[in-house]
Amino acid sequence: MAKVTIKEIARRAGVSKTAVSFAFNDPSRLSEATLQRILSIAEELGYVPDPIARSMTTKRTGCIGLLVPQPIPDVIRNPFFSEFLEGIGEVCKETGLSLMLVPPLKGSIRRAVNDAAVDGFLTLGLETFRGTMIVLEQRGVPYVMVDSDPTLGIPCVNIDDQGGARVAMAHVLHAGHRRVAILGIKSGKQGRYKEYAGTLRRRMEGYLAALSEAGLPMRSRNVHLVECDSHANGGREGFQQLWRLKRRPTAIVAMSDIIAIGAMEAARELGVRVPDDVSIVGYDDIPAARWTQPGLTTVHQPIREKGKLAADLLVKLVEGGTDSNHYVLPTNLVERESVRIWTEETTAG
Amino acid sequence: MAKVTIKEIARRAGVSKTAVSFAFNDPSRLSEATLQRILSIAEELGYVPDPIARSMTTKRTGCIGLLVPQPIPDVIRNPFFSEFLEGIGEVCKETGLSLMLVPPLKGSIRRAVNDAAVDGFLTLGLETFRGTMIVLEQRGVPYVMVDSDPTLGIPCVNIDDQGGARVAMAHVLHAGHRRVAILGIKSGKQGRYKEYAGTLRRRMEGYLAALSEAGLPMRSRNVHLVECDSHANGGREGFQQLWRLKRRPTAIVAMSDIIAIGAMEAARELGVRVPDDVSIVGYDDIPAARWTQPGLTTVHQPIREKGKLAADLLVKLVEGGTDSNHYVLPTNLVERESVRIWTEETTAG
DNA sequence: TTGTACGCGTTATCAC
DNA sequence: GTGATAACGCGTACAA
Repeated sequence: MAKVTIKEIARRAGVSKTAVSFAFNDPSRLSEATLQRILSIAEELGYVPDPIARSMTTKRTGCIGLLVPQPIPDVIRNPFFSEFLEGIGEVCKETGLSLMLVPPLKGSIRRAVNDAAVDGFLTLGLETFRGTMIVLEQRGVPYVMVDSDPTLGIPCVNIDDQGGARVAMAHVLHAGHRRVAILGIKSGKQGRYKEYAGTLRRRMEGYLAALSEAGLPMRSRNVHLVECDSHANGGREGFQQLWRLKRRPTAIVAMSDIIAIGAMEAARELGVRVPDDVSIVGYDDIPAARWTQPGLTTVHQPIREKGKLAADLLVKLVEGGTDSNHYVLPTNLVERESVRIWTEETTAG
Repeated sequence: MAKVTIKEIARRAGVSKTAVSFAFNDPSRLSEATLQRILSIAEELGYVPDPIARSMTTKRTGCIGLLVPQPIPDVIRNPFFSEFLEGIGEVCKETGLSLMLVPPLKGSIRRAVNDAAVDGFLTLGLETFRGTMIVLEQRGVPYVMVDSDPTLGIPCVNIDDQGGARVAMAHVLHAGHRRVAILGIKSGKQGRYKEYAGTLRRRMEGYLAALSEAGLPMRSRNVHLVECDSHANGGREGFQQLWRLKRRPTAIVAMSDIIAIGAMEAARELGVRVPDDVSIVGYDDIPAARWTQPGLTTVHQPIREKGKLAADLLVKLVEGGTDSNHYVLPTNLVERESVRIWTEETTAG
């Protein structure tokens, strides 16, 4: 069936397009007779206003965009992302907004941003955020950045990445571990952690601070850094790589729970017991951290709250408000059962 | 800064809007001099085409919608949904499409569908699919239904829900269990399972078929049905409710893994051992089913493939193709460690 | 109470 | 070959 437009209805009703529009958006401006005539014709023809044409004039799409740094399958494989979506979703529920997932368009964030018909953007963990900021500014819609390096004048929501990482590392060091491995998140920098930015940099700084306090230099044979993809299989591969080492770690500190969970999976497959043979600490405190056996000791961050706060902020901005504050949400260690005291005599190759 | 439009550039360059548009979309139709003049002015002003205005004429948004039956926070709490998104995401990655999550707009699916500026819809597990179909037809964009009752002429993607459910129930019955509980998914029907539709109905039919084969009528004191919300906490509550019963089940068959996982959590909290004290079977085979201890015996369904197939289908439809086939993907039982043989003598209060 | 004109980018059609 | 005109779709300020 050919698309039914406002024009067609106007023609049949013998009125102007305006009158038809009023029938739906401001009925009081029409006489009862005209109104009913228009409405019945529209009903009969099954008229549905074109959302795009409508957005043209209203300047509103009823949708906010979530700009992610990687293709959807890559980001969704980390349950962290689901929980973040849940927080945003609460705001959508309250406000009646939809949510668009906006991955780079054939590698180009610029094209993705320019093509997305949304009222504003949330950005999550963008590494190339400087270039992205220019693109977003040009695009002319408000945006809120989450898990990036805070930038003056731009509303940002972050967590205390460094503090959390420091506590996590300190926890295993206090437990006596002196051979530790860090399962990091793939950075594209091949382990050159001094070039890290954003969340990765801050977490790394936290680990290093705790290491330094314990007198363990990063450049020692007792400290390893392995970068993993942010999903369970990435963690599994990371663990396998670690277990091929001559000097295996007695404790593993992972930059995300899903990596830690993958590592635990690999450990089980290799007959390595957690925490008897190796201790593991995660980061994020996703729901699954409670389901594993042993329960995963990890750094809790308020993921849902982070998403909700960022979305609330964006909605305020979209509605014309202003807010360029930086928010830093707290983190804290959650002790479960994946870490065990390590004493010298138990240390064996 | 005021929005830079094509008109402003045309004015400054002393050409028509058409020329400016050609500069970006069909440069060969302009003389080199005109082209460069337009391009440099556009560059200088930081021009970005308005995606909405562009969609007006192209009739394309570069975005597909996923219509979900509940608010985003409710659906995302089931990891099943993430994996489904992963499958859709693969198609987005290949085709350069974005994905819009479209929940009911203040309870109205009609408004949500009419307001969403997308090239087509995927629907997931819609209960009120008859009314929704009319809305979608009127909306005039192609759509593919997933996990609904198959409807003639509409492309549908489903799994063998009934077969999977039957095998799951048969599995615990073969293991000797005679007091079983079903942890169902909240239906809005207060347990009147004969009124179920779609996925729920098919799974229920599968359970009933196996029960019937074993000579266990549903209307017996030995078979219980409890409806749960589709998240871990729903499963936890379901288990707690079951454990308040006088005649506790020796086996629990859950309609989704996340409910089963929540039940396992509740069991652990109550000191009930799985599978020694109670056996549990799930449905879906989400990644977390491998992480629990004991590993969850469950019905595997190809979630990602389902999402990918549905999205591939939709893309074909959006591009003008036709396909109103019905696809039914296979399911199979995955045995892990959450089910144990039950003999009469072990049966105690 | 109802009609006119405008905003926005693309493209079929037409003019030279 | 080069480039202008008009139409698409809706909502709304403004005019009548």
